[in-house]
Amino acid sequence: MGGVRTALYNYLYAKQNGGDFILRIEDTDSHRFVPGAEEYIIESLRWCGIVPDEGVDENGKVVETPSERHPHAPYRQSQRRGIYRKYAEQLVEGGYAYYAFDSAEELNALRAEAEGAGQTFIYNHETRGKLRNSLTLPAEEVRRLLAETTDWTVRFKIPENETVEMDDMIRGHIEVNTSTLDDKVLWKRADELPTYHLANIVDDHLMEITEVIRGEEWLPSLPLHYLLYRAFGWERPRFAHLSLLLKPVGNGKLSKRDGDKMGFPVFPLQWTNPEGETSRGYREDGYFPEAFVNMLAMLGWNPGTEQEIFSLPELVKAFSMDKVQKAGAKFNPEKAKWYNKEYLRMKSDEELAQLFVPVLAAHGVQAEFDYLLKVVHLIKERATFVADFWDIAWYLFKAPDSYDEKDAAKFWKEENYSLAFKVADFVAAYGGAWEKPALETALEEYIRGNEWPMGKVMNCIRLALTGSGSGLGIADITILIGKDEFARRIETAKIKI
RNA sequence: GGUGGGUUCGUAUAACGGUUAGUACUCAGGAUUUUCAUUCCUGCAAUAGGAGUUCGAUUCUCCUACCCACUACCA
Repeated sequence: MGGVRTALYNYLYAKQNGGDFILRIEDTDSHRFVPGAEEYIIESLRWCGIVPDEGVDENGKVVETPSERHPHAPYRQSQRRGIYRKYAEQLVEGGYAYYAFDSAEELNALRAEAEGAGQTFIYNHETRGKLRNSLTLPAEEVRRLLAETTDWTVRFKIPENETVEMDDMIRGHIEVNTSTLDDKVLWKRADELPTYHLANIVDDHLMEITEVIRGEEWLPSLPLHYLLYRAFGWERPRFAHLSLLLKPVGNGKLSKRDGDKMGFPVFPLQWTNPEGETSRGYREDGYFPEAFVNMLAMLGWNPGTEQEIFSLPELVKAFSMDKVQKAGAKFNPEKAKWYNKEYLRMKSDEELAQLFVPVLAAHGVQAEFDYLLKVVHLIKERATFVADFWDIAWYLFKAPDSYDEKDAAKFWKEENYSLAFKVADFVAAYGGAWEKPALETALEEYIRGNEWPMGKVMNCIRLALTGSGSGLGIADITILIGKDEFARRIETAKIKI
C-alpha cells in the first residue's frame, strides 16, 4: 500500500506538470532478489491505472534496450552495472571518495566492540584515519589491493563539520551537520554493483529526473545525496519525502502482519512470497481499483475542499504537494470499505450485472442478463462488494430450503400466516400491471382495506419468500420471481414451517 | 545512545494570527419504511503539556513529553 501510494503521488505530480512517470527497477542488492517481484509491481500499478510513461513496454515488460519511447533503457539497475564504476572512480579521483579495504568481518568486530562499550561504531571522519583505506595505506599497497583483492568498496568521504542546507517540497528547509553522517559505501567490488545511493543519483542524473518523491525513510540520506550531486557537479532534482502509512491501532508503520491480524489487505494484489506465504490483495478482496486509489490518495493528502471522491484524472488536476500531510497517516480499513461502497453505487447496472455473473456461477447459478440488471438495480445500495450481492439477493435465484428459526418463531403465527395465505391468493388472482408500484399499491390497499396488520402479514410472506425476516420489499421480490414461484414458495412454507 | 522528522475528535483531515474549532468514516440515538438495508435528522468526541511573542496563538518561537524514521558492502 505504501509503495502504491508513493507511486501514485509521483504519477499525479508528473501528469499534472506535463511530465513523464518513469519506472526504474532498483535491484542492486544481489542477495535480496525476489522472483516475481518485478512483475508484481508492474501488474499492481497497471491494476491501479498508474501506467508508467517510460520503463515498461506495452507487454508489461521492463524495457532493456533504448528506443524513442524509452530513451534511458535499460531500466533495471542490475543491467546498468557497467556504468556505475566509472562514476565511483570519478569521485575518488576528485577526492570525494576513497577505497576501503576493511572486510565485513573487521567492521562487524568493530561494531560489536563499540556496542559492548555502549557506543556506536561509525565509519566517518573520526575513524577513517585508523582504518584500512586509500587514505591511510601507502599508494603502492592500495594499488596492489585494488588489483589483487575483490573485497573492497568505494566510500564517500563526508566532509567534516559542514552544514548541508536542504529543501523538501513537503517539509521545507532542513539543515544537517555533516559530522553526524557516516562514510557510506557507494560501490562494491565484490559484486561490481553500486549501493542505492550511488545508483540512484547516477541514474536520476542520466534519466533526467526532475522530482524525486519517495518515502520518509530516505530523509536521513538526503544530505548524502545533496553532497553527491555537488561532488559530481550535477544539477539536483527537487525532493519530496512522504510520511509513512501507520498501522490502524497502536504505534508503528503498517506491516503485513497487521493485515493478517485485523483482516484487511496490505498488498494491492495477492502476493505469495518465496517462502510460500500468501497475503491477500485488494483486488482479490473485491475492491475496485478506483476506490483503492482514491482511498490511498486521501491518506496523507487533501484537496482543501470537502470533496472526497476523485477519479484518477480528477486527482491529477487537484493534487498539490503543499497539501500533503507531514505526519504519518494511520490507515483506516473502515474508510477503505466506505470508498468501495461509494464506487459500487456509482457503477452502472450493466457493469455490476456483468461482475455478478461469475459470483453467481460460483454458486452454480445462471440467469438472464436482463434479470440480473433488475436485481442489481435493487441491491446495489445495500452492498460494499460485488461478492455481497449473493448474500443479499440469493433468494431471487433459488427458493429457500430452510427458514430462520428465530424469525419463524417471531413472525409465523397462525393469526398472521392465515392472513398471508389470503394475500397469496390475492396475488395469484392479481391481474394488474406486473410492475412494482402497481403491485405494491394493490397489496397495500388489499391488506389495509381488510384492516389487517400490514407488517405482520408482510413478514410472514417474506419469511416464505426469503427464509428469513429481512430482505427486499415483497413487491420487488414478487415481480422478479414471478407469480408461479411466489405461489410455490408460499405452498412450501405452509408445509415446512 | 546519536541524527533527522512529526504531534487538531478513536481515524483521515479543514481552519489569511481573530470561527460557537468545520467535514468525512466509525459509534450512539431518532425519523421514514411491510422487515432489513438505504435515506434523512440529532448526538458523542480534538488543538499533547509548559513558557514566550502578540490586543489576540490550532497557527509563530523555545522547552518538555510522546511517536516515527535512520543509524548495513538493504533498499
